[in-house]
Amino acid sequence: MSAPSLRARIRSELTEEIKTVARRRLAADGPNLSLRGVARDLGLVPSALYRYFPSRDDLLTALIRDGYEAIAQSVQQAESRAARDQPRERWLAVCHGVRDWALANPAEYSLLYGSPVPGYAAPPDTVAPASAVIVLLAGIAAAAPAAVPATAPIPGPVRADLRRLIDQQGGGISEELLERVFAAWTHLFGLVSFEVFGRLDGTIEARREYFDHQMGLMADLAGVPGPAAF
Amino acid sequence: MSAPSLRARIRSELTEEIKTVARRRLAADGPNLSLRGVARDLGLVPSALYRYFPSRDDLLTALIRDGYEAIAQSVQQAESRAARDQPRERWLAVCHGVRDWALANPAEYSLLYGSPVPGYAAPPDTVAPASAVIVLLAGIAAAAPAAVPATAPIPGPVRADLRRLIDQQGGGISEELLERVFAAWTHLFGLVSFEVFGRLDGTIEARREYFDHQMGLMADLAGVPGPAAF
DNA sequence: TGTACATCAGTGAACGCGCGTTCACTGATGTAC
DNA sequence: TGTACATCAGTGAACGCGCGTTCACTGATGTAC
Repeated sequence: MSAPSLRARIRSELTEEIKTVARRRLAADGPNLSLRGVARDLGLVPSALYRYFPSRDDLLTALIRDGYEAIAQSVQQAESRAARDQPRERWLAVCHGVRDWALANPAEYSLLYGSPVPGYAAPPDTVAPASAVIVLLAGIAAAAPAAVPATAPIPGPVRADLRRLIDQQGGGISEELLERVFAAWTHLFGLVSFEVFGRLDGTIEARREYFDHQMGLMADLAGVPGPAAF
Repeated sequence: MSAPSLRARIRSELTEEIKTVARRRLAADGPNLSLRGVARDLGLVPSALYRYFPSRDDLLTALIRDGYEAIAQSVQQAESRAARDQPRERWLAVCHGVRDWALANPAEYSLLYGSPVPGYAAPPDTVAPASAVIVLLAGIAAAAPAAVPATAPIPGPVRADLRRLIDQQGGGISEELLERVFAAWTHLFGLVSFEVFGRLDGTIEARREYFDHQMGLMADLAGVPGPAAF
């Protein structure tokens, strides 16, 4: 029950600082994080870091965990600023929340959503938080009254997968709607990745407007009511 | 006019073999290609490779160039097997062509469409062939008679970007339609990347059916006529 | 309150590794007369 | 057809670098009596 000791406080502060510096290094040098580089930036001897992280991979894991938390927080904050009774506004807030965070933290975004890092295998529990955005989008879509525009029926095996996911989450959303939410989710991260990885260079330059419009299209597809409709 | 000398033939054969081995290494070790590793696999001394490629980056560039060519060829081949008068079949053939190639060559796919490789900057002319798929999809959509389902008007700056691209290609396609083609393109590569990078693990397991269905949805969106429609 | 001991942070040197690239060389293949 | 020279492929050694991780150590902070 006593206050944390001086040592404990310094320790947790330095742990944070190590991660901060590591993020900077990631931004400068790409995904191949160098422990020695981090130590250099901190004015420490490389072996000192082993007091804080048992290995390079553990540091990477911590960064990934933090990253998922940061993006989820950024998105939730953006969504909470939108008017409660405006589902389309909330939807677009979520999408822009992802994009804004990615553009502000491209290196971390790459770490989370880019191609896997060579020698590194992410522990399974770092993958779960990735679903935060889907859950948010699904919630918005499910709360909205509009009907999903109909298309071809969902193939049986896909329907089964969707059913399973719905049951896991305990949500009362239809397979049809969840499929659209998945489509929006793919589109959202696909487009953000294209932009962050430079795949859009030389084509669409009005990035923000384009993104906004595309996410609006996805909102239509998921039956989220708003200014535009089929 | 003389036949290529023995030396020249061996040279070009070994050049190909170096690339083949490099591709294998890429698949085994990830995107950080090691020249020494390639040399080892070939039973050569590392410096010998410098007779064939002036540096590691040049070898990488050659692989990227080959990759774009290979994927374009795979896609064109798939498309050419579809019935000429069945636009939706052709559309889906293109999409599956991309996916099939990516699943068969995940390491190369990562090299082309994953996050950028740390110390390596792709020469600008390796980026152009990336548009082959877009051009194919646009051609199919433009040839199809059906109208694009209407949504919100395209924002001005985006329209200008699209106009510029249309003029560059000399095609007679509308901005509205090209925008849908871009949406399909994003969706296509977004979904393939998700699958290749393992982002779908634990969610959708009926991968092929799901992909097919999603690409059908995109076909609807781009007004490509077929069994399903809004 | 003061002392004795345990805990812990950071040091400095070292291990063993792999890397891209250079350079002078040998020996074989190709070319010109 | 044969000889002399130029071209080129591959060798082997070396340079200089950065890396993750280990280990015995010093000195400061914390804890128990």
